[in-house]
Amino acid sequence: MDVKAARSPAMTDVARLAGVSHQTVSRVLNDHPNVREQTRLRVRAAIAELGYRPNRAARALVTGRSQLIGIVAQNSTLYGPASLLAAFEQAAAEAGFAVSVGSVGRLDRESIAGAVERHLDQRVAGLVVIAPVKSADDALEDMPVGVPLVTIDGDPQRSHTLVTVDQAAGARAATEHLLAAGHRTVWHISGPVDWYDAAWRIEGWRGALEDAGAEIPPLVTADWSASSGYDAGRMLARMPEVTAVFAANDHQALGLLRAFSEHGRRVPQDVSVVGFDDVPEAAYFIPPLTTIRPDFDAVAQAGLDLLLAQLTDEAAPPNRVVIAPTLVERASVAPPG
Amino acid sequence: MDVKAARSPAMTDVARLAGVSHQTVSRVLNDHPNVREQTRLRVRAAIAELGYRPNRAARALVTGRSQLIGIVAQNSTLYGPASLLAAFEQAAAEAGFAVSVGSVGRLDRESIAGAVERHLDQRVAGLVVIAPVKSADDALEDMPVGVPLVTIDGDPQRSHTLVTVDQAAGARAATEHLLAAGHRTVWHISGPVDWYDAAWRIEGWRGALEDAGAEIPPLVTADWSASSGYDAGRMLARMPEVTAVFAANDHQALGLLRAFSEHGRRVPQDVSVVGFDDVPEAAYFIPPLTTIRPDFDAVAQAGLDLLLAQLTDEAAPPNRVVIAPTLVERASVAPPG
DNA sequence: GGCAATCTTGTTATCGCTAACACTTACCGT
DNA sequence: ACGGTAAGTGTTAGCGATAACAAGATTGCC
Repeated sequence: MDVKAARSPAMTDVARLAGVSHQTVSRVLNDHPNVREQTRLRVRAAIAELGYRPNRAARALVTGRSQLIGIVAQNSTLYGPASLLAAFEQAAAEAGFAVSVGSVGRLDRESIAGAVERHLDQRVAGLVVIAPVKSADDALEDMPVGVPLVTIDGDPQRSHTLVTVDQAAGARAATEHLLAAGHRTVWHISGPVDWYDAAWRIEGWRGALEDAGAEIPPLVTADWSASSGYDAGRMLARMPEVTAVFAANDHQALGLLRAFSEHGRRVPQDVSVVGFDDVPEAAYFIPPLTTIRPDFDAVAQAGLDLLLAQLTDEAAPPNRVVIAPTLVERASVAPPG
Repeated sequence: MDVKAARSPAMTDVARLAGVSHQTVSRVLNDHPNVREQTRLRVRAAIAELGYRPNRAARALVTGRSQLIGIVAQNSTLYGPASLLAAFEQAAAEAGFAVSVGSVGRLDRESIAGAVERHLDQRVAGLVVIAPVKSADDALEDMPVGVPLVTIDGDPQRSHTLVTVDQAAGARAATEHLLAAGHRTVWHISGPVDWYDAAWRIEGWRGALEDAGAEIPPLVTADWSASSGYDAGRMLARMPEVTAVFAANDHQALGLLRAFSEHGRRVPQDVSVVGFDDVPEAAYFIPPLTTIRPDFDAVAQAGLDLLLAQLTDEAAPPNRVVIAPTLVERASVAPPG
């Protein structure tokens, strides 16, 4: 109907309609205290009537800051990282922030640096980096970011604000659960050791074994995939002394179950398995998988809160939050033999 | 070192250093033809020396357009949607676009409309909506978007530019594969019927059955989860006449396998199963799952290309691209009996 | 060699908003 | 009644880029 719907209304249009200056409109928009209630209502009405929406670019230009949060993450369909990303988007959206995602193919220095710079280009208000390997942390270390930064699953040694899942505690819980079922020791299939996640899970596993005075079997390293879990499983399946295995994630555990099944080793009668992540499918593995569930939503929320705190209060100190995972018992663990 | 690293350099700073006007700098940045080579080099050098990076907000303000592409998708850890999203981010980043993700909790009209509006607020240059249900399409239909729009897995009846996986062809391939193995008919566990994906897979399945003159068993509907696949499986497992099942996705198929396993029905000896999606774990199910693989990267690339075409050429006609999936044979299909 | 056409560059206005300041009115205490 | 403070509003000046136009430099052609 409107012939000249060409340009969307600007603040001055609202101002004219409401009979005030554009600055007053701006004040209403930004909830400034010193506006008479009546004026406020008039402006609000005009905004509604015109369907006015502030131009973020203009605001960003003048304030030098946007309502955009950048996330840097590895481009991956692995459940853990993908969930984290989804949870973060959700949390940020609820807080009224738009989210710009920069996925990187690899987590090396240049990729991370590039993704961060692309975000900086866009004048993001803050940055979340899922940085589970050293190279990612390194890239951030000597980079003048200039905006609030939160890393997820990074290295606690670093200076930046950080949220992590307590990987070691989760691994410890998994290991102790297997020990408590009566197993003499627990084997571990780890993730790539340059991942902090993997390193801490190893540490937790080893710590639990040491505390229990159990023998520490050689570490079996793999990547995070089902395929690598399967390969590891084929080896383990041939060793009768292996009665309990803690896999660094559920994908691996799936591969493991398949390998055991092929070799006629029954889970949990012959060998017990615990995973990590609690993928939605874990309850439908054969058998249902006992696993460790990190609370990705909590991680994301904590990360966002920390970021927002830095946004509001420049002087907010670097901070860290550790989220404890929980053990989910299903049917893949039983006493040995 | 730099005491006043406070403000990042602007175009005028570059201009001053290069001894030209800021407009010339702008021309260099935008690859305008009429700039002397020597000047161009001088400006480039100044840019490099200062580490200058253009302010996107300022550009967006004056041009009314950003280098930002918005994606609207359901917040989900399901493999299909998540892969699509990841693939799209990847493709867009490679094309030099930033990606703003607006995940929505549900795919109803308001959620979609809200997410679209939030993106519009930010002056995205274009919009990609993963709109696999009618309500999503509806929301877009009567919404003056005003920017190029591409829908993924939407309804071909609609007027907007569209990229889809050829769900029906995939379903047909799955069904025919089972028929070719000698099964008299094929049962189907579908996704929620309000999803186009689900509807077309049903159509493909039914079409293949009709063409083969096979009896059409009642449709078993489920959601996309392993859990619902398991529930459906428990029912099917009790029916000896069921020898072949096509599940609408691999998650369901996993639940199905578990149910069959519990009831002592061996796959593939007693019953054959085909899934859809080819999740990375499918090869490690028990048994390895024969499934249909949609090429998510191709979908994302096509979507982006279509969007870019609209961006460059206002008059580009609405277009559609259909990506054909392929059958991946593994070990979950065998002749009956 | 002279004039038009073209290339190269600079000047000015403008996008839509917020910050800073100025101004008016109302209310306070003495 | 009067200066002083605070509340409410308007005016002006940018933020950092592009667009439109203007103007000087160079080229081409007869």
